[in-house]
Amino acid sequence: MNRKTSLKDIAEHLGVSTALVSYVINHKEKQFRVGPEMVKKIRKAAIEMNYQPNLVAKSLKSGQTKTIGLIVADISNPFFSMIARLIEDEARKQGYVVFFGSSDENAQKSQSLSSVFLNRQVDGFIIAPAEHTEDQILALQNTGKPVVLIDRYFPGLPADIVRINNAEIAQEAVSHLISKGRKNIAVLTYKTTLAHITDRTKGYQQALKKHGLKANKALICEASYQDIETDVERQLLKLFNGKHKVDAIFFVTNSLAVLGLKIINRLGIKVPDELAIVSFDQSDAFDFFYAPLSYVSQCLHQLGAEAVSLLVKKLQQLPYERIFESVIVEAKLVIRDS
Amino acid sequence: MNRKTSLKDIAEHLGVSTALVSYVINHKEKQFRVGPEMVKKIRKAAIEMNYQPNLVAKSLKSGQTKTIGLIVADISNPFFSMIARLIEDEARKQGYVVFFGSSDENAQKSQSLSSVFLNRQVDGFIIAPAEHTEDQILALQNTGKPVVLIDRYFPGLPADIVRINNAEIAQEAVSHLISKGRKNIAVLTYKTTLAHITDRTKGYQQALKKHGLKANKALICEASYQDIETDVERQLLKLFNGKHKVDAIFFVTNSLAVLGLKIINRLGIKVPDELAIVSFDQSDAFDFFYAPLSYVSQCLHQLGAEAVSLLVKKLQQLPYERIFESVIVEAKLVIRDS
DNA sequence: TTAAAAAGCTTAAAGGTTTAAGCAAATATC
DNA sequence: GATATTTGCTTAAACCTTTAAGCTTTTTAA
Repeated sequence: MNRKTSLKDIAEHLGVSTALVSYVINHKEKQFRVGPEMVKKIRKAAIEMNYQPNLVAKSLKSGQTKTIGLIVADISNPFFSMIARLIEDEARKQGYVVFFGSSDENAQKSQSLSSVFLNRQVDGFIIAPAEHTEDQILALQNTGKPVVLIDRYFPGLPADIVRINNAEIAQEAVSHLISKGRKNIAVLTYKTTLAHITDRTKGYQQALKKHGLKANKALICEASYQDIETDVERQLLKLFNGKHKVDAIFFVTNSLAVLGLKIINRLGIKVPDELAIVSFDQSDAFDFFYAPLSYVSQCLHQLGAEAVSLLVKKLQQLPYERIFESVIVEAKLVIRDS
Repeated sequence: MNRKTSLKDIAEHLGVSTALVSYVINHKEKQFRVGPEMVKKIRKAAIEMNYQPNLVAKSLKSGQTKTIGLIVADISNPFFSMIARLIEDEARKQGYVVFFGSSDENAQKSQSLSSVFLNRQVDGFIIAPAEHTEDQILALQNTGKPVVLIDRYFPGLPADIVRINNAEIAQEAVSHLISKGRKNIAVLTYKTTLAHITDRTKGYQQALKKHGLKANKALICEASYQDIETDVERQLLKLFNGKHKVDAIFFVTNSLAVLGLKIINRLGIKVPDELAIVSFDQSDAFDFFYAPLSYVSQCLHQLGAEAVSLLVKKLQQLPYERIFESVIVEAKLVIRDS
């Protein structure tokens, strides 16, 4: 109920200076030559008075808040909530605490989150950036605070990046479908300029090319983030009613696959007989789909841990010198029935 | 790259006192009689020098961090990540920012999170408490910081609580199964003392009693949080190999239902013909289960928003007087094929 | 014309912490 | 026994804000 006890309270209680108490609390009694019985007295009082350091004051003094700002598209999306969890754990191991924010794929919200976190003096950022936020990232970098991009990135923007090998694994996934004899392979992707997605689409195209298949524009289906549900439905209906008989689909994300499979289920299309499917990531949902789907497995654990490690490394190297690193985590193709 | 500009920088740049700058920045020029042309000068300089307030310093001075500590069992669990998202949004609307932490149903981790958040001077807490953390909650309350329990609660502990009507809705759910002619209804629940769960189990028992069915201990299956996967499997196998032919199961949570359904699928048990099922909450996964399941629908949006509202209300009423409120959000039973 | 009021600004302390610098007393050195 | 060193502590400033109190100068009121 009463005010928390401060260093000053302990100092007054013992009739000593706050400096002395601070030295002891921070285990610097050796360095600053505090007498052994004084150390004991202060330790005892600190425990008796239940002293807890005020990290806000500490932060103000040190200029370090031991805080990381994490911005993702949507924390309620399982992909990001899992990443968030792993980042939380890893960050706490390193003595950091995390502020979360969801940008909803919206550059303005993203900007607002950046400002809030900046004003709150976070030490660094981990960001899965939304579309058209290159300048925000650049502005953050220019504050001198380390920024690590996770999952997503901008090809033209030098930055610290932790991501998977999108194009390569997409190509591998589609090549798998081709090797199973599929000829009319569609891709369901986002209408976006974000490189992690366009790379996957490119991987799809490269696979077709490599195996001498013609890339048919009609087989590239794009859904916008905003109207994702209606878009996925419309695109798939168009696909199945088109003249080319589609015999495989590559979903570039988990969310697209879940939505897509619902439609496919409704239409009564048989998987994998009539339609082979490869998706990204695991989902509880896929376990109940009647056929075990093949999927691209990203090691989220590694992504999260690497992001924190890289950020902490940069924090320790401050002030920072515009030397950026990319960590590419290898994704794997898990082949099942489709 | 350079240090952020402070009030002092602006003051020195204009040759005025920091007080004056502070007044203008905080729109208190009327109250403190700052001359109109001075206001303009300061505004201009603030923009030119890109002044951003240091919220850490502000917090130290005001004793308020405009920060909420959220502790849940696991932020990667869709139930909690959805709640987290809603709390994030609502909190930001009210000018607060959220620290997240996952307790993993572990009292010690929960304690550690509380301390960290306390030291970081959060203004208040929203907690879905783990088992055996009554004393932690009490200790937090005794710091004078408002604590709102969400989803979970302790019957003997006076507290601010936002939760659903667990017992009633569970009773309704099981009554539904009975009304469909089911006689041997099992419940899959957690081995826990947490009231939100035991209430659901009690609701199950009350429903049986109300309709004159005998409560059979063998039909109450408990899984521990730690070994949840193996426990669910073992319990269900025991259930289906028992002498009583089970014709319905009530899953008290989403996670239990997902795990349970996998087993049921594997065993080839027909739902709803051989086995009727009612679960808690929606899940993408359920959409791919061949039969549309009936479920208890909690309005997470309301839970999250009410929790933040209640907390903010308490924050505005500080210092606080040990008058606690319970907000009971009505859950609904959504009846589908099972 | 003088006193009172208002306007426009500054000073300084406070919030809790860290830490360089300084000072006095005790101990070591020869 | 005088000097140098070590020991053990204090002082005070700094981090960035906010804000009560105070001080001039100008304006108003009589």
